[in-house]
Amino acid sequence: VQKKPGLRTVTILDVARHAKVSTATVSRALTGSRPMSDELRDRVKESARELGYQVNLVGRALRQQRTSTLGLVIPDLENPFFSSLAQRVSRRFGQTQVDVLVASADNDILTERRAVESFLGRQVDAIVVIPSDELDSRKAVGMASEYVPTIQFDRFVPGLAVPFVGVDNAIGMGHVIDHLEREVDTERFPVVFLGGGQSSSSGRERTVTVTGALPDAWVLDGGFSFDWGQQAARKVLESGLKRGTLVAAADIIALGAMSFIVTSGFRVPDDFRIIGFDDVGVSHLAFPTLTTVRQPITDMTNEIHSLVQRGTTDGSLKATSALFAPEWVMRQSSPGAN
Amino acid sequence: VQKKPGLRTVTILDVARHAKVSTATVSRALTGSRPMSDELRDRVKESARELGYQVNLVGRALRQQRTSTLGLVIPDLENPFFSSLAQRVSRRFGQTQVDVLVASADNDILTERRAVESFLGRQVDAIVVIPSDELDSRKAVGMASEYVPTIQFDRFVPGLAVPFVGVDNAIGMGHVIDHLEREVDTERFPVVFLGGGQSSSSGRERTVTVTGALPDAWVLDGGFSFDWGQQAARKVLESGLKRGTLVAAADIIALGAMSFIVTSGFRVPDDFRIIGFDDVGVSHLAFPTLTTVRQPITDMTNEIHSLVQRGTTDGSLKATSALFAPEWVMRQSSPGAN
DNA sequence: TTGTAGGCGTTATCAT
DNA sequence: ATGATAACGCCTACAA
Repeated sequence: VQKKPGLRTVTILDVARHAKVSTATVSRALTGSRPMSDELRDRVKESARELGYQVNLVGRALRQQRTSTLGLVIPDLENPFFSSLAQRVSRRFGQTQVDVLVASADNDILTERRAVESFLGRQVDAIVVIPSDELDSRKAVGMASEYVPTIQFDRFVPGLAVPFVGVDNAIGMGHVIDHLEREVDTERFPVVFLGGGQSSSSGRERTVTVTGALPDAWVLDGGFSFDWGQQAARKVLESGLKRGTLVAAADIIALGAMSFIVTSGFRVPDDFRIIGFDDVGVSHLAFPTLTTVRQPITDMTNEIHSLVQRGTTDGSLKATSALFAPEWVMRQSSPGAN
Repeated sequence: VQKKPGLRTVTILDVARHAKVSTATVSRALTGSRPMSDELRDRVKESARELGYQVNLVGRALRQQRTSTLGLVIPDLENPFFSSLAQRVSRRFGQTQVDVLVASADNDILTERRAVESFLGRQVDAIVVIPSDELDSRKAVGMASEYVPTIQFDRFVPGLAVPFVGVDNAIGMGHVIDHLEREVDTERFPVVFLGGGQSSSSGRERTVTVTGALPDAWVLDGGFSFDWGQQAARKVLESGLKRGTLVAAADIIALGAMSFIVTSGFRVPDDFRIIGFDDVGVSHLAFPTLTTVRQPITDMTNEIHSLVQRGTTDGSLKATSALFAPEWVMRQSSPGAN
């Protein structure tokens, strides 16, 4: 790097000269790729330190044809659920010295495409993508998978032969429905489902499950946002309902609804029961704490990690779906045994 | 990229052969770095398309000695304020075809160091860092600035000759204090300041300004988190206060306080007035909407952009502080003229 | 306008 | 155990 004035880049050649050895030896000393005498290794390392040598990963990548880098494309960094997933993926891969580059599609298909192209150009070893849109992301995801092992996370583009890691929404909503049957008098507290829209696989699946099991529930469909939760709650109150059970397709929706409900003078869970979905990131942004369904993020990131591992070694990646069972999390916004 | 089985990397040499031209011509055709006949350019581009050529940015970077890449280090991706800043920085640089790589320090000094090292190794053209800790980040920030143009954003490590872009906290808190003097009867609604801790420059500056101007205010100091906001509000209520003005050092703190206050049966702003700081990202996670002080993010990211521009061309970067004046945003959580 | 060729920094192969 | 060297993909100075 010679961005700073008067600073010449220090390369292994400089280190080699300083330590009076060959560049090959320097490389081996610094990476530990071959055994060598301790004395020599120390001398080389000392020279490197003295000269302020920093490895140039660009040169290494060109030579090795791999970068130890994963590209992660998420729809929106401002959505705390996604940024939370980003954090967790980074952390998991960091454990094995794989750098995760995070790019936001900014909810824009073109930006998403550019992010994928940039990652491919950077020779990332694999790409993990949370598709921004069920249909329009097809091209971006397809392109990624054409060149490197690619995994869809949290949502998938249907009909694409690209592995998917996500949560089993039927089981998750099943937990909610069980809870309603067991603990809630749905005559007195009628169920309203606050959906996350039909433009993502997760949104659709959650809606389908709920409408299937509770044909009498009132369904309001919107998007995965706090604003939508507020609006939906407003509609509920404007309908004259004084009590009810609000089942949201995501915590962020539940939070919006809860804030509107509480601010309007109703109590949670006494008047309205509120149930979320995800328990990731935003869930601690709630008071009273939110009853929800927890996505097993650790398991999912582990699965992604092992899929990537396999994909980058074998070079093959079967187009399987890994669906993880979410867990019921009983908290304060809903009545229950404990 | 030859990560996929049976897929050989397509290079400009392949394209050159296919189009029956030289590699130089291919390079020129694809980058547009030199004028050439339209017919030939089209032929080359067509060949590239046909073969599925993808530029290898690693090769390009090694040759050009620059990457058109900015490294952004933030303390925590799960904090919506920071992820929001990340989003905005990415968006701004995306406008000029500069990729932004986002790395989370995960609130850990060692991880922060590694992120910086990784960025340096990747030969990023510049680094923007929001230091995780006022003291412990010194080494990481210092190292970054030793090799590439580096800018501190939002917080700074004192005594380091590295430019800083941030908000003028004195002016910001000044807005709040003006508001209190003008609109709030602080006898009836005593002021409680909910601080963000003393381990970051922004936290300290905000506390200092408030305690200076309002020596009688009750000061509770904690951290920049929702949880702390809740805890602080609990303390306030436990003190027996039935009315008050809660001035928070950040929106996220204000939100935590508000959720506790409202859930405890008090009304905002009737019983408690709540005022935040930042108006970034999280601010729409509130109902009633939060009166706050807006950081001029657009101006700040523009400034960062132009500093980086200058730094990467001149190679020099003066250690200046660019302090931007925040703006008063009157909303519902506080009483006011409109 | 187009082609030739060298080199960016690193590592793996082949000698020694 | 260590050294010499070619090659990764690209761009650009120089030549034609």
